[in-house]
Amino acid sequence: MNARRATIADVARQAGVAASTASVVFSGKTAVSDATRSRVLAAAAELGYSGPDPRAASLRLGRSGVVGVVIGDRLRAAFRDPVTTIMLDGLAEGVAERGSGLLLLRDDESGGAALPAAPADAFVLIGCSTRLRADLEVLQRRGVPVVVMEGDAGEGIPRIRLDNRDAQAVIARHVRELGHRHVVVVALPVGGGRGTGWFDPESVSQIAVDVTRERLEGALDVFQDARVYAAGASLIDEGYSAGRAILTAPGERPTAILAQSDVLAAGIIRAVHDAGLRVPEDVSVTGFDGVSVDGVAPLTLTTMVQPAAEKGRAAGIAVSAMLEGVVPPDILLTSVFRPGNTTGPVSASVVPGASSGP
Amino acid sequence: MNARRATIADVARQAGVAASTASVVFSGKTAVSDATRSRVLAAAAELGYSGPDPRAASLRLGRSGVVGVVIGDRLRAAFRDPVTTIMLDGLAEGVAERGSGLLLLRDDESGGAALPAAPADAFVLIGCSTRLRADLEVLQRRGVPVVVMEGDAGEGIPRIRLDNRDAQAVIARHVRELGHRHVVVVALPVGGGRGTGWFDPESVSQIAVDVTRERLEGALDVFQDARVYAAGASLIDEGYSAGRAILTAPGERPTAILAQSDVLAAGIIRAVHDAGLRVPEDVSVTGFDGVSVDGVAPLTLTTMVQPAAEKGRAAGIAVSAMLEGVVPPDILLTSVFRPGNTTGPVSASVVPGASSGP
DNA sequence: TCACCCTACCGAATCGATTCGATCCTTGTC
DNA sequence: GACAAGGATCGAATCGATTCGGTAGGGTGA
Repeated sequence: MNARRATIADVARQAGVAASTASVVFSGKTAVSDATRSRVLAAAAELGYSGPDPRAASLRLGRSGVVGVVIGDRLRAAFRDPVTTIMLDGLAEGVAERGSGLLLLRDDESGGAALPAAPADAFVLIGCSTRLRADLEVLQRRGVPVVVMEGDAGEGIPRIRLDNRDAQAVIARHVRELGHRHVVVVALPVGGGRGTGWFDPESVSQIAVDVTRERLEGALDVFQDARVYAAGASLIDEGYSAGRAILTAPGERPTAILAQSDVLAAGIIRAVHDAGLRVPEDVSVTGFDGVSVDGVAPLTLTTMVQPAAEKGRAAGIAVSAMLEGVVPPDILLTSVFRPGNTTGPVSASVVPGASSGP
Repeated sequence: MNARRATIADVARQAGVAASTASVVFSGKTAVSDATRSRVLAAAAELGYSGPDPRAASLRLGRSGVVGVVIGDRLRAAFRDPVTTIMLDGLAEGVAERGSGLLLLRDDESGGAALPAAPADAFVLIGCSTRLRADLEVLQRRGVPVVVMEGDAGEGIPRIRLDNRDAQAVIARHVRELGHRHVVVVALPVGGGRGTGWFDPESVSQIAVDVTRERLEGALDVFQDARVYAAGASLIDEGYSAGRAILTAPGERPTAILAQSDVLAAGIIRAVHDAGLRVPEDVSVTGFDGVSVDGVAPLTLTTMVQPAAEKGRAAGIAVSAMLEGVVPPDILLTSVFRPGNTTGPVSASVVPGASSGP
């Protein structure tokens, strides 16, 4: 319709005042006489002007009211992951206090907008891939607040963390107390180009993905000789294939499988059932996260409940604080053990050396 | 550290070139000699300059590479709703082609950033509350592309819609063919200040929430005398309370309950079980959406599968088109019937007049 | 009546980058 | 050797709003 949007200068001209005066009418930063105010508003209405252009305002003000959230490789995967969505939910709540919106960004090589090119006042990273490091340095030099959840982004970047190692050790001890000795850990992706499959526990310290490494360490603290199988992603299907691979592997069948996420556990349980075995009588299964996953019912998963929403909220509050110039401390959140009925005592019928397959 | 971020002017000065030349080095819009390029890049490195400020660039260019997504009252609820997350997922994919990010905005009274103040090039609305209308008018005047999913935002705003009415009629007919005559519809929120509870089917046409109204119309097309119970939200717990209320209500117990979402259906099924009844022998239950919900297994919900991801992708493509100046047509997506085992023929044992409750 | 103060408003500078027409210099050709 | 062509670089204007120092004018108190 209009060739050009009306600007505040147009409004000011129409109202017969200076642009600065018109600006003040909208921002309310200074007193304006009622007469002038109504004249400006009338002019604005007439020209179809409706508040300042956010782009221009953000250039001048130096802030845009946007907090960037960097999510793993693909948003797809993140949205599918219940823990992430709950966390996002908390984060939205945390930043909402400042009236900020959330800008979803993906951390992929393929040149999706690079971090420093995103019009955000602050960033929250979920995990922290190494290819972000360069961008982070830039942001830090610019003085842009950044906090990282579940990852180490380097010196000076506040972290929101979970007691992954301790929590995994808690649930492992629960399993140990039930008498289990032969356990397999199904780990989240280990990164570093290593794909799906059996993983050498000796290499644990080389895992770059903090969550995976820490939980694995916790499990190994309790079961030094546990075997480890790395999944390709936190998906039910990945848990299912891991479960099949574990149950059909030669050698002694484990009496318990510790999954690093509830979603993986759900897949594993299905694999156990498909192999003609029972949970928990033949195989005990534990999860991690404490989210509801389809495919577990009517069983209740024995798991560690992590405060996902709390985590998001904490991150939101942390960036808010940083925007106010306050340096927030690192935050460590703790998980709570939730007993279910997917774990039970070792059955007497388990004969060492027996192997079961389809 | 630095009191002030380096600007392109600083870099240009350091390199001994004009700002315009330095700009071109970064944007690559014009040819630059290798010597100059490397001089500029060296200067940039030295000063810690890392690409143009997105805010300034977006002012000058008139676009920010951001698409705003307006989600219902609370992000919380939206994230919990699997349909929304899947849709968001598709939307992310749709806009990613342009390299745009997604800015999550909430549509709440409480003065979270108003739409026109958000630095986005285009907007996707999910549903369309009446209080958005004013903002929309502003955006349209500004020539900002807007598309709406599942809602009517007025003249000239492309819509991405679902065949809600037909789809609900399809599943209702399925139930009818199984012999059911006494059915209750559990509806999504009806809005307009009317809360949870029995809803007068006469008032259907007054329901402002399109999804709710259309699906309800579809059900009433088949079951003219169905009773309607409005839920407070698409949550398992809401479905559960609705189920309890329905089963304990005086009068004839329904032989089938048609829920307007899978999540509600899951809650209803639990309520049926808790009342000591069986699904589908005593009560048939249907859903809508075709997403996986916890608490249904080992049953498989009879439902209509809607192409949620497709819906999001279509919206993304539509805004992209509008940004290119093309006016996209309205898009109508269709749902597919998926039979499960939560519906079955009316049991002979159901005696008219019998009521069951705890 | 005069000095003073406060309110309301104005002008100009600024935020940082981009773009386009103009200029300068190099190279090629006759 | 002179002129044309073309590539590289520069200057200045522009995007739209905000802010701050300054000023005019009206009101108050002595």
